[in-house]
Order: sequence, then structure tokens, then C-alpha cells
Amino acid sequence: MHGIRLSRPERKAVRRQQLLDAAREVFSSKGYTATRIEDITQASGLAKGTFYLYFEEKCDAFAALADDLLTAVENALEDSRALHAKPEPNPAKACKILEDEIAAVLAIYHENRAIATILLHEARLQEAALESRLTAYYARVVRHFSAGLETMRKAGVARSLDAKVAAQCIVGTMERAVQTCLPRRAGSSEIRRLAREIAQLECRGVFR
Amino acid sequence: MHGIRLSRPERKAVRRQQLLDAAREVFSSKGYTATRIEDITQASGLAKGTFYLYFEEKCDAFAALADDLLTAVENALEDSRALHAKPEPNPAKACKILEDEIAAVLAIYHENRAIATILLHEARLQEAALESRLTAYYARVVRHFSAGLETMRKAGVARSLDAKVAAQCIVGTMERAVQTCLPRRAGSSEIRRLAREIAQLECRGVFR
Amino acid sequence: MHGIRLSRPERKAVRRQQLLDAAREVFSSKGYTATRIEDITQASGLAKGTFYLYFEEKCDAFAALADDLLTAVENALEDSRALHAKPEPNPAKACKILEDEIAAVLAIYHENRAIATILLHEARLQEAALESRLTAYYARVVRHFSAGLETMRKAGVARSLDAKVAAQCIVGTMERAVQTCLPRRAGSSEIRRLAREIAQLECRGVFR
Amino acid sequence: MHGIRLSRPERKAVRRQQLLDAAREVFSSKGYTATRIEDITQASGLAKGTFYLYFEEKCDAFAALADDLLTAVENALEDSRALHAKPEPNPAKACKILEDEIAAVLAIYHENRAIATILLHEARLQEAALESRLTAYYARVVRHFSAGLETMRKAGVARSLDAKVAAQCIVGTMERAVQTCLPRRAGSSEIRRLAREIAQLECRGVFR
DNA sequence: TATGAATGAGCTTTCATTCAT
DNA sequence: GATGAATGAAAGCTCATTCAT
Repeated sequence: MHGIRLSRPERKAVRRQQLLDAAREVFSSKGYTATRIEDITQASGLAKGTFYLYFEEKCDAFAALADDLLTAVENALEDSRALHAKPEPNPAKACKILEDEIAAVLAIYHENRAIATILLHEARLQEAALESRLTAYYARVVRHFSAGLETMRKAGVARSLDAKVAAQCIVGTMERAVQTCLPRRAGSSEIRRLAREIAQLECRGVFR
Repeated sequence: MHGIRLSRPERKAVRRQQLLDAAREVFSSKGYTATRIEDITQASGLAKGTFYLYFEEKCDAFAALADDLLTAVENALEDSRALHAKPEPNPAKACKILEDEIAAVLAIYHENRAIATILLHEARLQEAALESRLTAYYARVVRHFSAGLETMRKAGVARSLDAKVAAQCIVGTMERAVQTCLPRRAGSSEIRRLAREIAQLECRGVFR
Repeated sequence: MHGIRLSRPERKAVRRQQLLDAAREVFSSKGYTATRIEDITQASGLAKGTFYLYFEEKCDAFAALADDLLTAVENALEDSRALHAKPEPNPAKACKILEDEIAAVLAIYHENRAIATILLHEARLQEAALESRLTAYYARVVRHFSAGLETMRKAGVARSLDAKVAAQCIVGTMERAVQTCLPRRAGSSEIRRLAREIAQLECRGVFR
Repeated sequence: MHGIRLSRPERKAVRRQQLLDAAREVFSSKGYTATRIEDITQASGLAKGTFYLYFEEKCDAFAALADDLLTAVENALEDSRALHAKPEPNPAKACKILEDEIAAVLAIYHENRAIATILLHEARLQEAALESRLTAYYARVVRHFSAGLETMRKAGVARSLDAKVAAQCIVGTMERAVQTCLPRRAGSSEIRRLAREIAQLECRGVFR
């Protein structure tokens, strides 16, 4: 009748997820500041006080959503690194590796589009916790890409340049592109196309 | 003893500026949301009500600061376009033009660093007026850069690519770079160096 | 020890009433405009925010009090109409019917003296909702009395006159009389005496 | 060029009147509470501070307007009393005297319709000064009418009744009638008709 | 665990009144 | 006298958070 009986901690996790799902919904449509705790609990069919059984404060719920997003990107890059540990002397192949990474990041951002926008453009400066999580995130991401560039340089593919600056540029490029060059309902082919465009740009520039 | 005697409208303008200066200060240190009207008036040594003699609401004061910034960039790009209307077939020179434009934009962003950060990352999603001003701004800026790329392509300098995407990438790159690759007290030489790095990246990519 | 245990909705109703009681008290002593929400909650021993759990705004609380009063009068007249549907050809009896109605109205106004005064003389022009409730109220009351006069005319008791004007005069007379001719602590006998006086006046005038 | 040169006090009086005219206009359209000092000065083409050269506070301006109205009624009744000092044994003529008085009062109320409404229904309970002026006014008016009834009784025209109650009823009747039975643009003939209706009612009642 | 009533700090905005020019 | 900038008390309303049930 009641489906599978869940253990205490399992039930806790389910409830928490129920709240997070509602929170994603509401944050996405109203933004961070305008979302009231009650909006979230109402959307979950729970009572206001229940929120505080699962989160210490409003920011925590958003932080959890943001963390999912950031962790997903971190993991995707981590996986890629594991796969491409060895230097790739072929430029076309190196560019393809970058393209794949960019595509992975774009896909994750795109999937969490609204949350990403709010995190990057509204909430971060309002909540110190978010900003510091972001700082850590960016440090990793930048480290990943600058290490990649360094490897490419050693493999004779890339020229000598300020890898940290280039990495930040890739980050800025991806974040802006996903928000301005991807239609809201873009599918994987559009994401792939955009990733290729960006990878080409980063590798070869606009010159012919 | 009393300095120069000012006319009524002049004094009004001075007061307004006094409030804007205070507002820039406070917004910069506390962020948009956390800044209360009273923080601004206190910082100006005025009374709370006085704010409302010069602005309709909090957003207006921030919008004025933001508008200065955005307009400055718009004008700088406008000026550049006027100067470089003719196609430039020499790649090095074309890259130098881009570098100059990027340097100009970086300099303005850098000068208004805190306001830029808040505008782009906190305030915009909270105030429709800011978002729509930004939309107009981005439209112009993207139009500028994509037109430039188009010109470069016709001059045989640039390859054929999605100019709008490339322009958005330049924008994202600049915005991220100014916030992460420029020390808070950077001078014009550092700005120039960063602009050159970015211009090279956009023109030639990371490949050797 | 804890009195009767109440259900949730019952407790809600009790709280609401508690606030209304306090509101009646405060409105009565300070008037509508001068009463602050906090005056009401303080008088109830509750916190400011609690008010807003039971009313949307200040006006709502007053409107509830006013509505009680107006509805009571409407009901009293309704009851009377039901009772005296048939024309009464005997003048003395017809006058007695009017006297009873007037007495009923006076009693209700008197019981809600302060609220009535504030409603009729202060609050109505400040809150559109009150004014429109009053408009509906007066329409009913005037309809009641003019219908009564019409019946009296058909029964040959009343002369031919502008029934709407006469009804309005009865209304004005009652409202003024209750406020100026009834001592604050008047009992039912004084109300009865005043009602008789008014009924006589309306029926026979001042002429001998 | 500048018309007649006015003396100091004359100019003062003119300015004051200029403000009062504007105040009447604004109070009439926005009500007492909603009218801001600045509304009045703007309507007079003067500056905000100027108001305080002619009035101590907001209430004073309204009080002056109210006083004009009340004094006009007081004077009209005074004049009538002077004219009809002697008892009038003819009922028809006595009724005509009452009708004339009522017509005079209605005319003055009607001419100051908006101010009267605001005075009687909004402002009085908010400003002690108004309420006490009104108290004095009502005392006089009631004294006038009850004295008149007394005289009628002595002349054998009126029956024995509580003259004070009857006088209050006349007052209540007039105030309600002018607001509900006179079209906003009524002329003297409509006023006369209403006065006759009321006088008949007060003298002979509704009975045939 | 879940609830939702209660709290009260906090912030915006208004506007009567003052006063330096 | 006339002006209008400046003042700051005041009040409404919101909502994150707590806690008794």
C-alpha cells in the first residue's frame, strides 16, 4: 500500500530532496531574493517550519542546488583529466578534447540554467557561503584548464602564454555563451555546435 | 570663506553627486541588497528623507552609477568605430585595434570595478530596470564586436565564423578577466598587458 | 487548568476575535486615523506581525467591526419587514411599528456608539471599501423605510410625499439623535423614549 | 501696470485668500488626510514654505474653510431670528418660516458641499480644533431651532415635545438630505423643493 | 517529526514642519 | 516676504526564524 518501507535516514533524504525540488522550481521562477521560505514549503506541500528541519537557513537550500551544479562540472572536468592525462601532439585532437570538455560544461550549465544564472548573477554576492564555494570552484576549474594549456604547450601544440588568463577567458566565454547563445530549449546538438565554435575560437582565434 | 557661490540648480546637482558618491562607496562595500537608503544618507552626512529629494528609490541611485559605466563603454566603442571605419587588411594592425578596444573597456570596468561587479552579478536580476538597461547595452556591444569581425572577414583577415557567438565570447572574456586577472590596484600598464593577452587569444587562439 | 481545549480553526477564530476586541477598544479611544497597527497588537498583548496573520491591513479590522454593526441593523430591519408585511391601517399602530424599528436601530448604533461615530464621521472617506459598504447599507435602509412609507400611503395612513427623501430624513434623524440625544450610558428605557419621540416626529410632525 | 497698489495688510489678506482658494479646490478633490501641504501651494503657484507664513498648520487652512461655512449658517439663522422674533400663530406661515430657514441652510451646505462632507465625515474626529468649533456650531443651531419650536408651541402652533430632540432631528435631516437628495448641480429651485419637503415633514409628519 | 502561529527586527517611503538663503 | 532644501519621526508591511503543540 505504501510502497517500499524506508529507513529513517532514507526518509530524511527523500524529504530533503522533495524540498530541494520545490526550491529549484521556485528559485528558478522568482529568483533568490524574491523567494520566500514559504514559497518553497508550499510548493512541496509541507509546512513552513518543516524547512528548518532540513536546512539551517534559506541560503542552505540554494547552496545545495548550486553545489550540485558546481560539483557536476568539477566531476566532469575531473573525468576528462583522468582520460586525457597524456599530452596530445595532434592539434585537431587537442582541440577536440577541449571541445568535449566545453560541451560537458555547457550541458551541465544549460541543464541548470536558471539556478546557474541566479547563482552567478544574483545570489553569490548576497551570501558569503556561496561566494566562497564559487571561489573554490573557479580555482579548480581554472587550474584544470590552465594545466591543460600547459600540457598542450609542452606537447608543442599551444604557444607560450599566460595560462591562467587564458583559462579565465575560457571560463568567461563559456558562462556568457551558455546564457546568450543557447536557446532555452537547446538540445545536445546545439550544445555541441556551440562547444565546437568556442573550442575553435579558443584554439585558433578568429584569424583565418 | 564659503567657496564659490553656486546657483540653485548647481547646488542641486552638487548634492545629487554627493549622494551618488556616498552611494558608490556604500554599494561597493556592502553590495546592492544589503545597502539601506539610510547607509547612503549617513555616509553623505544627510538625513534619510533627503535621499528621496534626488532619487525616487534605491534602484535609481544604483542605476545612475551603472549608467555612467555602461555609457562610458558604449561611447568608447563608438569612438573606436568612428576611427576604424575602414577595413584593415593587416592582421597585426587589426589585432591592435581590437586590443585598443579591449583596453578601453577593461579600463572603464576596472575604474568602476565594484559597481561593475554588483551590477553584473547581483543587482541586475533584482531590478527590472537594470536588466533592461543591460540588455540594451549588451545588444550594442555585441553588435559592435560582431560588426568588427564581419569587417575583418571581408578584409580577408578573419575566417568565417558565427560573429555573434564570437562577440559574446569576447564580452564574457573581458568581464571575467577584469575581475579575476586584474589586481585591484592595477595601473594602465597592467590593463594594457591584459588587453594584449586577450586580443591575441581572440585573434590567434592558444595554438602556436 | 487550561480551560477547554480548542481545535486549530477555533483557536484562529478566538485570536481574531481577540484582535478585534482590542481594535474596537483602540479605535474607540483614538479614532481611525490615529490608531496604529501596533496600538492594536499591543492592546492584545501580541506582536505587530501577528495582526497581519488575521487581517490584510488596518482597514480590514475596522471593516469587520463596521460590518457587524451594519449587518445587525440590516437584519433588524429585515426581521421587522418580515413581521409587518401587511399594511396597517391604524395610524397609532403604524407609528408603533416605526417606533419599534427606530428603537432597534438606535439600540444597535448605541451599542456600537464609538465605532458608529468613527465609521460615519471619519473612516468612510478614507477607505473606499468602507464607503462602498456604507453605500450598500444606506441603499438597503432607505429602501426599507421608503417601502414602509409607500405601504402606509396605500393603507391610507400616510399622505403622498417623496418617500425617498422622507426615508433619508429618518436615517439622518436617527444617526444624529443617537449621537446627541442619548447619554453615553443610556439604557433601553431611554432608547425607547427617544425612539418614541422620533417616531412621533416623523409621523405627526411638530404641529399639534 | 500692476493694477491697484495694495497696502501691506491687504496684500497679506489677498495671499491668504489665494491659498484658501487653492486649499478648497484640493481638499474638495482629495479629502482632508490625503491633501498634502505641497498640493495646496502647488495649486496656488506658491512655494511650500509660504503656506506657513499664513497658517500655523494644515488644520488651520481647513478650519478657515470650515469656519466660513459654519459662520454663514450661523449668520443666516441669526438673520432669520431677527426677522421672525414674533410668534406666528398661523401654521402655514410658521411652516413657511421653517422652510425658508432650511432652504438657507441647505443652500450654504450645498454651495460648500465637498468641504461640508469632509468636515462632517472625515476631518472632525482627526482635529480637536474642528470638533470643538463644530460643537459650538451645533449648540447654536440647536438652540436656534429649539427656541423656534418653543415659540411655536407658545403660539399654539406646535405641540408639546422635547424641543432639543426635535432640533437635533432637523439638523440630522438637513445634513443627510443635502448629501443624498440634492444632485451635485442642483439649483435654487431644487433646493427650495427639498426645503419644502423637509419643512412639511418636520411640521406635519408623514401622516395624511 | 511535522506543524503553522507568533515574533519582531528591519526597511521603505511619506510628509508636516523648519530654516538658511 | 518668499523660497524650497533638509529634516526625521512615523507607520505600514514583510518574512526569516523560532517554538509550543
